[in-house]
Amino acid sequence: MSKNYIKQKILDTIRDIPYGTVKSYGQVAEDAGVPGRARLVAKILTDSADVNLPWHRVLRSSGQIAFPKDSEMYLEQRNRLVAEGVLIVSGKVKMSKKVPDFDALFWAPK
DNA sequence: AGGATGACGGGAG
DNA sequence: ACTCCCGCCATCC
Repeated sequence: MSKNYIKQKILDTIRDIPYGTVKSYGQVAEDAGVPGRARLVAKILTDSADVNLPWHRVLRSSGQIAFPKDSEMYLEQRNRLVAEGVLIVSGKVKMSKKVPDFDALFWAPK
C-alpha cells in the first residue's frame, strides 16, 4: 500500500461522485479505504489542480463549503453546485441523498 | 526536534 | 446553534 496508491484511490473516489450529488471529506476518505483521514483528502485536493476533478462536490460533513464565505473559492464552489442543481439552504448543502420535498424547495431562500 | 497549521470530524456541554 | 477539545497526520517553520 504505497502512498501514491492511496492518493490515487482518493482521487478515483472523488471522480466517482455522481453529478448533482455531494460527499463529505470524511465520506470520501472512508470510501477510498482510509477511514478517519478527512484531512488527507483535503490535502490532496489542495495540490491537485486537475480540471477534470469534481472537487466542488466535496464538502464538510456539516454540509458547509470549506472555504471562507467571502473567498473566491467559496463562490466558485457554490456556483458550480448551484449549476448542478444542488439544493443549498442557509449556506448548507443538503447532504441527504433523498430528494427534497416540495416545502423545502418552495421555501428555500433564493 | 517540537510546535503550529490545515479545503476535517465527532463528541461533550 | 455554538464553543471547546481532542484525534488525525502531512507539512512547514
